[in-house]
Amino acid sequence: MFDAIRGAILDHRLAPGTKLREVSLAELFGVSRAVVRSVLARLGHAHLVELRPHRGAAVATPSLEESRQVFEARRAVEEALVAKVARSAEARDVARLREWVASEQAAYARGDERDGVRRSVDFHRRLAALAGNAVLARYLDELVSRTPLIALAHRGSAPAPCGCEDHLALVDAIAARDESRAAALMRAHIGHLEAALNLRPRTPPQSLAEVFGRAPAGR
Amino acid sequence: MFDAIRGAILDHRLAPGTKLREVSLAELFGVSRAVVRSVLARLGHAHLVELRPHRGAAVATPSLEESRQVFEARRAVEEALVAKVARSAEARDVARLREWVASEQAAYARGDERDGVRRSVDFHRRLAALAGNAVLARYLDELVSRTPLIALAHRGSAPAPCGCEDHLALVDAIAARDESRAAALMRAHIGHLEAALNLRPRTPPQSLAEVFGRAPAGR
DNA sequence: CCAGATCATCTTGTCAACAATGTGGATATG
DNA sequence: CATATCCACATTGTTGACAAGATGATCTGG
Repeated sequence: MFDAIRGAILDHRLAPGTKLREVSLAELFGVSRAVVRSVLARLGHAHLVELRPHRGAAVATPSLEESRQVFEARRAVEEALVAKVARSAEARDVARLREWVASEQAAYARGDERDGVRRSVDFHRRLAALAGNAVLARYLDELVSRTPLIALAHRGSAPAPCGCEDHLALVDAIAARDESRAAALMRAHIGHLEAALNLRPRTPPQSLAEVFGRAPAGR
Repeated sequence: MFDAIRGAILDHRLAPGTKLREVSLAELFGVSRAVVRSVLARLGHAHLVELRPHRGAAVATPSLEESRQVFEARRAVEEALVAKVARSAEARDVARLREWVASEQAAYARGDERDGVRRSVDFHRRLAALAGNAVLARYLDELVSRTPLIALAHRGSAPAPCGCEDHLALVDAIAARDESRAAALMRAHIGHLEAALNLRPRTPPQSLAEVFGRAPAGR
């Protein structure tokens, strides 16, 4: 059930802000409200739903500031992870990573963008797994899980797929055991992701005059 | 109630491995089992208690590998945090940090080690708060919360207080806006913490022969 | 005397009902 | 006519009891 709701949010089948009423979910999944409550608590802790006391649960709508902080956290975590992988990865691991990037490219090449994006995200997870640090890997998992929600809430126009070229370059740096280059590439890659999401304020101090297209004195 | 149990674990009043039975806690705090269950779930997510299905909750006993991963994660997170603080901190913030370190030193000087350790930990939290990234700050909070448990489970001999000199040097680097020096100092500082905990395997493949002081053929 | 299986007991997981709180609409009033 | 208040409804938070699973002792057989 947790995975079902999580998947629905990640696949953009549940829009941000959608209220998640306990009774509806309970009868929908054929379970009691208690377990629904438990699942919602877990989703809340993963920041996929927002829980406000006495006011129910809703699919999270990450603010711009929050989104930027998530990307900044990704930079910190993934730089450390990729550096460690570059330090310790074996040839077989590198080969598997390369295969995976190829499968990404294949997915995009045949036009299956959904599968491509999923594989691109999984690339980051696999990289994290190779680092052999469960703590950082879990943080990364949480952060990448929040990313689709951010994309939906603040995307400009493009669907923003993970650039495969970046991934390929990363694998090359890892294969060359070039720790610092790998970290720099990762930093750049996450910068690309963030830029592709058009994460600038959508007109942040969005004045009312601008919205209604008239001067404040007008009336 | 969450804070009560959390505090008890952090203050070493609840030893690792202690079983936390739901009914006991329920009648102890005068609440229902449902809320106990919710609290335990939260503690489990914070990795302060270990939750095994149908087998109850117990105060977590972090393994050596896990402990090392926590410190590695702290390096990644805190380096990023301190670098950002060095980039953006204002003079007033730096002054307050300096005051805080002074209060640490005062606590140690008057022999109040418990208060000193608490203030030392809080130094890291305050630093995190100054960085202005709620995501990373929360990760840091989780990581430092796990540290006392690690200390209790694997400490060598010393109680391992946070070295105030390290903190002072960090503040100096921040004041000088020297991002890379601050990061390096932080890395070193966490290294000191880890070393002080004597986190090497306590004799990890601890052979039985070693334990009983006789050769395996002996009998 | 020891090993394995059985059963009582305890603990956790789940459920349905009760109480408390927030929400929206209808009503009264300046 | 706009605003503030009150009330009914809906939703969440909490409680107690029931069912499923695990733990440990007892009992039987070798």
